[in-house]
Amino acid sequence: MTRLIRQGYNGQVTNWMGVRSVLTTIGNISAHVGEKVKLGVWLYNRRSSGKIQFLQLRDGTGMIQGVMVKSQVSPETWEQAADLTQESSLYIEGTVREDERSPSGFEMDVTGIEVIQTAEEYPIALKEHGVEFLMDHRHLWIRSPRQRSILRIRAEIIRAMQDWLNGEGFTLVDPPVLTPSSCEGTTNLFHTKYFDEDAYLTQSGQLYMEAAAMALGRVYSFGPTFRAEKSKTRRHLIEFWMIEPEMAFVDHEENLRIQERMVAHVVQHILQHCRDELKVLKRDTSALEKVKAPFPRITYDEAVHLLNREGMEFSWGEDFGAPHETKIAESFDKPVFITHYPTGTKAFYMKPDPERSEVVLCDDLIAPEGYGEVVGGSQRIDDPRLLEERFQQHQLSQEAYEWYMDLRKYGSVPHSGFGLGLERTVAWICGLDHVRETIPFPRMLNRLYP
RNA sequence: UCCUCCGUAGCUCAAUGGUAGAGCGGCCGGCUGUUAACCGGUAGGUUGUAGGUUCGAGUCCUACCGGAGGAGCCA
Repeated sequence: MTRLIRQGYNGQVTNWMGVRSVLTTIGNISAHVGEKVKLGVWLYNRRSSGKIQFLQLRDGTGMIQGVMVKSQVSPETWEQAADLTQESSLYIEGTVREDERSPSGFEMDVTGIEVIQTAEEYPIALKEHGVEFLMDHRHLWIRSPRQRSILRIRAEIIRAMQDWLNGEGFTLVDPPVLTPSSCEGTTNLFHTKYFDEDAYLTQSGQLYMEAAAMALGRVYSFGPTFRAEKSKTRRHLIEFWMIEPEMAFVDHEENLRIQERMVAHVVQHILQHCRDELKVLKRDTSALEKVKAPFPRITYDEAVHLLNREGMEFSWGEDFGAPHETKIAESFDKPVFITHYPTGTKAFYMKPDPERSEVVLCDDLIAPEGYGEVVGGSQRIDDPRLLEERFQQHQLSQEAYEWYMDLRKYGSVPHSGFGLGLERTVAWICGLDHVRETIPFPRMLNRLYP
């Protein structure tokens, strides 16, 4: 029944072709066995054997096969169906029937159709295509069963994260997209004009979320971020979405517990609620079943030893590259936290470990199966004097960050937060080999269309 | 920014330096249980662009344009 409520409208009675029928969706079809129903659909594929036609129909909620027998419909209806091209839009009426021969378990005996539009020759054939061609036709590609499944899982991941955070007492706060300067000072920003001033598209809402945490306690943001990096890999997008929680009175240790509980919740939620979609994607779910809190933790020091033991050259003080992350992840069957990175490899706002000032109280969460870093978090500096020192070391403008410094002047408290990259999380849970399929219209190096 | 690879029909790909082809899709016809259905017929090309080598270039060379994968950077 949850599925019934979730997927589309149902029960609208229409008077059509002289017969009362129920306008419903394919997602709800199991509730209408033996009944006459009407569906608004697109033709995915058609097969014919002279006196019988099989219409593969989709409506966004699922796929069903309509069976039309020549002797049981009017010659006009038969001809109309025979002339349908791929992706033509139509209303279709028929009786729902259970059938063992159908992959979904249901079929429709078609009694009538009403063509809305006969589609022009559809560019995407039911066969393999190259990446460039598919990306040029992304607006049509998302109609395919595989892309539909990914986008549904993406939406469900977002919902699971927001539900979990809301249930834990977090408040949604929206940081600005247009900002006066860099949030972290490292990556290349998207420059734009703000009337007579310079402005940049946000690369992280974190600093604003720290302000929000001082106002509302536990907060999170969810929105797009922008990096003008010339990165061309399967893990990078120019525009991507992040969830960024920030919590007052939370230290490094509790920060990790919140991260692992949230990630585990999301994975288990998808396993429960997106079985059909994961099946379409042929995702091996056994690896996902294991994703339950707590997650293993290793320090940066231990990770360096692990890499050296595995025969990789790596010295203390460097940052991990993709091959290093993969090697570390291979040693665990769950996501693994790497904590306590050298201060020099991380952002200016991270709090040093009180017992070892050369490392900071931070964590990267590395997903299994080579999907790399999906979460990065840290406890933030709360001492105004240390923060001022960091500004000088990183040559950041005191003036631009005056408001951020104020947070340490007026009731500074220990606080922590993290950012989860949505697209990498979707790629991992769906088992995809590239993040370009995880977002409806990816913005990449050399791609701003469609 | 750097490294490696690839650009041939609408799509996916073939073609020793010697007459540019197949499958799918389109169109026409056949088939009463098809699962990217199948069978027969048919149309479809300035081989990414510009130069060069050669009797002759899709094929070899140079530059440019476009794409893919990776590095760095990052989530």
